[in-house]
Amino acid sequence: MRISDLAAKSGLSPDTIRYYERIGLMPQSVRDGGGRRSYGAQDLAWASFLQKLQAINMPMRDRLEYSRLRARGDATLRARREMLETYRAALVARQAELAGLVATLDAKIIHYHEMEGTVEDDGSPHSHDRGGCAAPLDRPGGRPNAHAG
Amino acid sequence: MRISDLAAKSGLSPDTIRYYERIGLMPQSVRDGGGRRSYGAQDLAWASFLQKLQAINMPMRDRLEYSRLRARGDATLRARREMLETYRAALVARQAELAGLVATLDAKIIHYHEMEGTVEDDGSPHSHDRGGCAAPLDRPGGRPNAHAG
DNA sequence: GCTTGACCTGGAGCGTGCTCCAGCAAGTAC
DNA sequence: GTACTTGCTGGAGCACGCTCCAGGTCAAGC
Repeated sequence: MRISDLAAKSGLSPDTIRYYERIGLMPQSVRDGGGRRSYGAQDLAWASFLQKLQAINMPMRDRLEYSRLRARGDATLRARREMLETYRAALVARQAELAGLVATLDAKIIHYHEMEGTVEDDGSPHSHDRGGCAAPLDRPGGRPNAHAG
Repeated sequence: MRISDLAAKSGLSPDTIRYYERIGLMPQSVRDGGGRRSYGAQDLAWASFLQKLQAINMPMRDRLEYSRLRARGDATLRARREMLETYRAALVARQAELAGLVATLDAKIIHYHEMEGTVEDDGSPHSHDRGGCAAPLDRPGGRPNAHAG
């Protein structure tokens, strides 16, 4: 498998894969006759897993540490497990935080619905709701950061 | 309320508050006799809400847009509500993604437990599990990005 | 043989969102 | 009045994680 294939299958870009190799997140790549990187199933599995670590917002230094532990073999199984457990706990905490944020948004959305019913667009700017309730603002058609957080 | 008080109560730093004012996220501040910024309850509510928008990973450009809509008053209630609804949906999607990631971590953690039982630390490095299963690695005592994501 | 396209390397650049600093002024404590 | 704290402005700098580029190599198709 060449770098473009690995990129397509793992979801990382070729540049990112080379960057990961440079900093030691991906192992030194095997090369074919022409000096081009050649990847196997293990590389694909690892690249895909790295993407998951990225998806949980594990910072680079910890991904590197995990990678180094992995390279040391079975002696580090426990350390790796504990690391994942730590991140699992953080993930669960973030889930709870998100639930709270959804509730906050819901409250504000309901408040807006009520205001919209009261105001019925009289055309005049600067009427109510500026401050005390942390002022809402609206605009359709966004491309919110669905993947972050 | 002075900037340090607002900072303490909103969770933003004084530098961040001044930065927000500079870029237009916070309104131009009222000054006291000595030229220092003076804040009221509305400012605190808005600053706190801005922090929530940050917590849902709303990018700066959208926070700015929301802020501009807010400044225009009731005519933008609907636009603001729709914007929040868009982000609410993204948040719910992210919750689902997090649930999947937790499941992935759980599977790997269980796998590690099994491996640890099999290996029982024979002291030799480089035994099993390097590749096919996206190689796990472990280390205790982290400070994971609990707030991101 | 020649074109075309994928790939290589090393290094510079970038977008985001702050964060820090120098140099100075004003208010407060003693 | 003098030291100390807090705040001000404008601008530089930073951490993170890629992303892009120039200039060159390699291999396959025609």
